[in-house]
Amino acid sequence: MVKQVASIVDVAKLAGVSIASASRVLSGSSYPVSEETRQKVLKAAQELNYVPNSLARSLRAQRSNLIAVLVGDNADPYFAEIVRGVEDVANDCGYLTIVCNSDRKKEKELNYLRILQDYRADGVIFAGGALNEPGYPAQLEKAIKSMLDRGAAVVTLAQHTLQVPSIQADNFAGARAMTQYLQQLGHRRIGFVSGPTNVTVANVRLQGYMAAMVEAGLQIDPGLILSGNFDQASGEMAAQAILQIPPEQRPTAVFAANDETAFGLLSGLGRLKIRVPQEISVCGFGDLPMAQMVVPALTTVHIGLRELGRAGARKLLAMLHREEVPPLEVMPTHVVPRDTTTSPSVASSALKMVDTP
Amino acid sequence: MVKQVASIVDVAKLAGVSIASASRVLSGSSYPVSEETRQKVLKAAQELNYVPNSLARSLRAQRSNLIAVLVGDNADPYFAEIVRGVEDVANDCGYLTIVCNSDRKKEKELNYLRILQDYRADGVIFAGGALNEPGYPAQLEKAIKSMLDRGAAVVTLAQHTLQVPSIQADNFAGARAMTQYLQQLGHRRIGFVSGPTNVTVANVRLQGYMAAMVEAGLQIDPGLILSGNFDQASGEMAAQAILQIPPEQRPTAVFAANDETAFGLLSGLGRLKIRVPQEISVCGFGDLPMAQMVVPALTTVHIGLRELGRAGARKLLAMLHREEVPPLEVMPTHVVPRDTTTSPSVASSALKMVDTP
DNA sequence: ATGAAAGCGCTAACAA
DNA sequence: TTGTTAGCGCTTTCAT
Repeated sequence: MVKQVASIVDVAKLAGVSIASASRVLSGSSYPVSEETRQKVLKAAQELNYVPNSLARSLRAQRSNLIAVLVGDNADPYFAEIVRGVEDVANDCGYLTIVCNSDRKKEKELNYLRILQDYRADGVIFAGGALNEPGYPAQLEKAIKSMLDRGAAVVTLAQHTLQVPSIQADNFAGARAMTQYLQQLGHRRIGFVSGPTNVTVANVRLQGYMAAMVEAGLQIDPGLILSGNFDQASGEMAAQAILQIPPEQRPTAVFAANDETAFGLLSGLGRLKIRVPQEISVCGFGDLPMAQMVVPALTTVHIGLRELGRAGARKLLAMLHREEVPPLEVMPTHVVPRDTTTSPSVASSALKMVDTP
Repeated sequence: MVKQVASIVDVAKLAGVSIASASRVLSGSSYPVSEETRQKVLKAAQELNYVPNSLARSLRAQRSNLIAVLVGDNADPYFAEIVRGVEDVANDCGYLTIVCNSDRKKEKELNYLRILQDYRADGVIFAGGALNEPGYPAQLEKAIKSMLDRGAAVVTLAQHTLQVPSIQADNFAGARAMTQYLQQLGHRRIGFVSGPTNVTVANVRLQGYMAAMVEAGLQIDPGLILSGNFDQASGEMAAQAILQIPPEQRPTAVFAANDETAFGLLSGLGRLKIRVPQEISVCGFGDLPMAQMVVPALTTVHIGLRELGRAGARKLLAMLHREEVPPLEVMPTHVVPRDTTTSPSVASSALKMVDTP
């Protein structure tokens, strides 16, 4: 049996006051109300178990207090952390968080944007980068334009085709710093397992690696740049590929463009009986929670993913409050040395001596 | 500059028809409308870039097409998978998914429930079990009652104090099967690292383990039941504890109440230079995605978490459609043998022979 | 087949 | 300080 919920009219009636007075009390308006009236209203509301109808309030106020976070897949730990950060801030500020999985498919993303427009979502956070499908930038631009026209706010947490305020991890500096860390450990032949070529952050990380190599006066060996796909499988394949390289040309360290690839590298090398870090050092990028759980614990570049989500949400809310926000903010990243990296082994060092006498 | 969005009134005006006709076309009503009128409306809507206002529609329809999934922490891979499953089904059926992190705090959970009531959420899915705080059952019961009164649907995905339809993984059978699997491998001294005592599923898993031990005619050695907390740290501590046990009484296999604890066990044992599975077998419960990524890959009990989320959402939607649903459904679980388990080593076997001549 | 109008629950402008 | 009322955008009787 469905019982009707009490509305503000019922409360006003029971309290013996006007609807307006009831509203003024119940909505927390600053409009003056006599203490007596206030008490009567509160008592009636309590008695009727009154709950305000946010739908009606939103319709009236032209703002929904709903924000959305658009991710490739919320079960991917990278996005999971961001979503958590967003939700934290949203919850604190009285917003509800809608999670939207696009699977990096244009259709799903655009469909969600349409629905969010229908619901008058106050803001949208793009956690991932731009998609690489034909017609994407233009269609997205159009969808976003109508949201902005409506007064909604949009923020991205990665490089994007969208010209909206953004906050991003410093992928370039992070990759460069990690490469330098490996160099300081004594590595010269440093491999890199790239990410998908159509994902911008993957390319930026590759650039950081290359910059550090060039700066250290080391030649970039195309044979040491393996193509990956940001997933574990591509890490395993990279491990196989490394085994194919003649021992004297083999890298003494491999830097994966993200943690998942590094995990694949770890399991692939383990299967091939190549010990990490004794025979080869491995590192990743991202510092997912499980990076410290695997054995040996993964050396990686730390991104404060949860903090990125929080900062993104804060930025969005600031925009909703019509505050000025910088168009681009960069979050620092840093190397976290753990157990998968060490100085190159004696054998390798000996070889290295031969290489660079 | 904020531009106003076209409403149905604008569309009707431009099309030169009544609001009612416009609504009938735009809302996909089955009410008959002449083809000519239909085209005029469609054209006008197109021209004005009309998007329906779901808030208004929901207010009118008394249903929001919003569902919520209540989790401890969406960044916990266990919950992340469930949320993904829920979102999949919700999205397919035209619902939006709100993610609510409770951190297993009564206050946060109840607060969310209140807000969800405000928004007239059509349904709520409790992904985790009941919380263990004073007054929780009664307060929750009250909050849920008013949701149900309103016609909302509620489903739980774990054992709960709430008397609402539920769908759950078969934790007992899974734990029993895993224990039997270890026994078949030849293990006799099987340890168990428990979960938090106030979490029901943790206890159920322990029961499954104990049942299998008893059924196999093996005595339950309280010294082999280590207390854990469902987190990695407790797994590491359990590893320490195991080392304290005199070698001849030490378990040849350890079954952790969940995967995270098993990961902790793995890293703890690794640090103590105890090889897995050669010296000790380890297994977990849950089959998180990373269970197959760690080296060696974790033997564990598989729960279709994403499928659990999907099934939960389907059940919720069925209830919203006023269909009859079974009060309790059980999802099968099964053992996934991987690389952390093997037959007890010769040394241990020899000892075992001494134990049971 | 079409249109006028009531009303979902709320807030704010205006009147008293 | 309080009350009356218009209207947010939509759907759905109820007339026509």
